[in-house]
Amino acid sequence: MGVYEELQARGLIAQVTDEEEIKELVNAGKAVFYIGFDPTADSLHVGHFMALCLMKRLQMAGNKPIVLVGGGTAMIGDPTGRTDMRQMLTKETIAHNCECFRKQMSRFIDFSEGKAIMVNNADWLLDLNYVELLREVGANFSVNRMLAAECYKQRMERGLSFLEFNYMIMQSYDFYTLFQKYGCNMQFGGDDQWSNMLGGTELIRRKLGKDAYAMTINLLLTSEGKKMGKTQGGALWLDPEKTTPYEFYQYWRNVDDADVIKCIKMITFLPLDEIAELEKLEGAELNKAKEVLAYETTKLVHGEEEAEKAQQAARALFAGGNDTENIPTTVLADSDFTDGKMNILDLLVKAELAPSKSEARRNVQQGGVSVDGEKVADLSFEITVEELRSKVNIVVKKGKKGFRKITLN
RNA sequence: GGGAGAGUUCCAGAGCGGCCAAAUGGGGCAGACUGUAAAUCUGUUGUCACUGACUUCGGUGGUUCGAAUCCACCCUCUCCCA
Repeated sequence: MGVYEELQARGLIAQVTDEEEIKELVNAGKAVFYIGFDPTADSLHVGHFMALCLMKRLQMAGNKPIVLVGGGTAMIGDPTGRTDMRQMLTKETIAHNCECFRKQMSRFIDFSEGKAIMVNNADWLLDLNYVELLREVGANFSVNRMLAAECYKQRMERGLSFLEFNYMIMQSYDFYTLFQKYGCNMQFGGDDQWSNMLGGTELIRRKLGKDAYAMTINLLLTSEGKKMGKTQGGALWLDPEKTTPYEFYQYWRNVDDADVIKCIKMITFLPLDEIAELEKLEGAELNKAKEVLAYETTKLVHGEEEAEKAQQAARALFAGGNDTENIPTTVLADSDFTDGKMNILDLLVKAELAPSKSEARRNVQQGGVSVDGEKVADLSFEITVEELRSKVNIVVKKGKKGFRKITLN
């Protein structure tokens, strides 16, 4: 089975420009492909991760990946799928984000010995001459056609600035540039990028009379059609400072029954026959599959050790294990206490289990808080320094899934 | 450039001088039920020193005992005409 067939079996492939050609190129390891990442935040998230995994799969099959960091396109902002204009990022932020991306990516993709390259489109986009570009590239785009594209439809109703309208042209120009510079003959991306990508193949055909291909991968959607990887705090980040490995693990551990197998197929590197075994599980048994999913993804992103820790912690908290060593911890100092005491509300806020004291109060009033397994119903409940010192640590629980170990430094 | 309208709490969207920390729905959080799932039901959802006080209804000033609500100017957006 070639890579292409494997990707297909995993449900990753969404749309392709020319199936036969792409299959052949990819399976033979002859593709030079690129995926673009716009540095709109200082960390990659799961969506990016999917793309990186795809890259890795193709790289393992002998194809050559080009990682394109969108230092130039981020200056414009992709309007695709958005109902309002993106906030404009300053040049400094973009440069900073580029750097963060670079670091994180090198963990997933092998850049040694020219096996992959990384480029930044700021290098060619920023110096473009407006009139020249219009004559050279602009002439090849039909506004009528662009406006008909699905990605602009939504914005046509709410307003689309000329700045963002040009995003597609910039992305097409990227492909055109890479095609000439590196012989890049294929572009991959999320399915929402389809029309932007077609712009590129079209431009190459018109300008150079040559064929280039595009393929999109399915976005990770829940059974309800919502994008996955969103948490209340925003995206599910790969940076452990922004989303701890434990939180990351828990996110996958808690996916909907209907989505487990799909996720395992799409994001883990588990062989398909092993996945087929998991697919047979039903009902509560599915929890096993969820553990596998959580463990594997965490391992990919944070390494085996962190995955192991996250799993230990989860088991200790939920399955009655008693290895509390790896539970997310808040360390308190003597100075956090007043007269050697701390109120339960302050404790919840300190432990980041509640964003405000009002919220903490509600949680206690509604019976959602417990300390070392004992429900706390009294708002004036306090813990003392001595108590904490003698116990070494205590576990505070908020709701069903909010846990925190508290210790003294 | 001319004309019409809109900006409300996480989102959508009521309110149009005091009874408004602001209806309703979604989302979130908590409780019950469960499998750390879904569905369902209940409660809750600005902050704090929590039967009280404080800050919020695009911005700045003003009218009034009292403004999200009225007035002026400004900013942003949408629509119609050019």
